[in-house]
Amino acid sequence: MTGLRAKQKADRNRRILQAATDLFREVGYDSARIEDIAERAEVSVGTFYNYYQNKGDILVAAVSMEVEEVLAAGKTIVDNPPDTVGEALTVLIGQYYDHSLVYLSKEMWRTAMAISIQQPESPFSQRYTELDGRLCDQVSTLIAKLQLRGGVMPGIDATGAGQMFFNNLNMMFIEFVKDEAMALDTLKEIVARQNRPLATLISGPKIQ
Amino acid sequence: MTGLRAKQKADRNRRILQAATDLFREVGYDSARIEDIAERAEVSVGTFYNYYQNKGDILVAAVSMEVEEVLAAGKTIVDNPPDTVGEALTVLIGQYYDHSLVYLSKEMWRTAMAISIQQPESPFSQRYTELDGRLCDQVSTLIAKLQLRGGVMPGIDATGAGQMFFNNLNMMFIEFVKDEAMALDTLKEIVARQNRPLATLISGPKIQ
DNA sequence: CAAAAAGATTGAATGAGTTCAATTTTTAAG
DNA sequence: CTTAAAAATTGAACTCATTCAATCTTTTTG
Repeated sequence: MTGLRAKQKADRNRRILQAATDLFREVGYDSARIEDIAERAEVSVGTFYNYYQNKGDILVAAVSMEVEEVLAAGKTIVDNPPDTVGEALTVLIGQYYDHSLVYLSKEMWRTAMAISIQQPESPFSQRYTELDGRLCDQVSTLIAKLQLRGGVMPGIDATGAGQMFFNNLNMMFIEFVKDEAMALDTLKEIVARQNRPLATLISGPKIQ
Repeated sequence: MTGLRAKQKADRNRRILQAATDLFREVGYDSARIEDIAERAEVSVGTFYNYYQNKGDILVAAVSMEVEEVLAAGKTIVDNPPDTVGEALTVLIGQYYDHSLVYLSKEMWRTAMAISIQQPESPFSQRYTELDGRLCDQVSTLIAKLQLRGGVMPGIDATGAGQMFFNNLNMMFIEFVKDEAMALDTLKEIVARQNRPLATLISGPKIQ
């Protein structure tokens, strides 16, 4: 049997996640009370806690869905990247950044990141961390691909360099969500400047 | 008059910060109750909130004191650095990392970082962010200094490169405190590998 | 189909952070 | 020194996130 129980469970899970995401967007994370989320999802408070360990978990779940979309979009670029390192990084990172604010507010990002740092053992935080790792791999893969094509000097550690690019863009994204006033374009400019030394040098003497 | 009031205020402030730091170290951040901190500092709960906006603020205050020590220790190195970029970075970053766990546990770091991301407007979070900025400047200053000495190619953007080194070491420090099992040496090795491409390339052809 | 077992739901109770109106202490004015 | 104003302190009350024993629902067994 498919089981009535399993169906109800999936259904409730969906309703709770949807209710929470909507409420977070409407009133912000802090003002959204578990009681309200539960009411909107037509379950009790206790049931909410049967599906998610705590309030933060459900936000991280929502963010994880978002990151998965970003990963998928990034794959398109990595599969067929521009020729130069600078250009390829600009496009990939621009893609990441542009996508980041489509569904989530800076406040939601701040909270999700804070949770993934503070409670690294919770399942959804681990999921978030894992997704971060896949994003990092994506950047390294891009560098390795360009290296095969000759856009990056042989002998360069593509993995190490890729991790550095990723850690830099990730850290700057944290700065970005911490500062409500910072615009996406400003973020991109700053990161482009930071990337330039390494991006230029690993390209080899041709571009100099 | 110096004012009795001002003196009492400074005194209470010191007592509260001390009581909180001690308790965090003894029982961990989460288990330390405001009531207990207040009792140990011989003030009421309400008074605690007169001095600190919330529980997190006082942890960030404690962490900030720690970062200031790290900054001071770093200055010694930047004032008189080793000759090669790789060596200089290894020493400076090693210094940062070694100092980080002397007074603070990984749990305390996690909480402090989470707060500084989540409530970027609170005064103590801003202080933490400012200290981070000064650490970043310190790395950039190191690169610029080596550049003047000829250890870094002219034409390289020392500020951009320094920021990249810093963002990388900072992001990896976050990974480090998220993972209770990771040892300091492992952290240092990973960061050394990530730094190598940029560190080698900006040194110029001599070292190749 | 009945009854027992397993799995889920429920919401009142708990506990900790935070607030705020009343009170006390310090400073300034007369 | 007295009194009014300003500044701080206080702790009981409040708000939520979270828990858990009682209850209900679904599945399995005989």
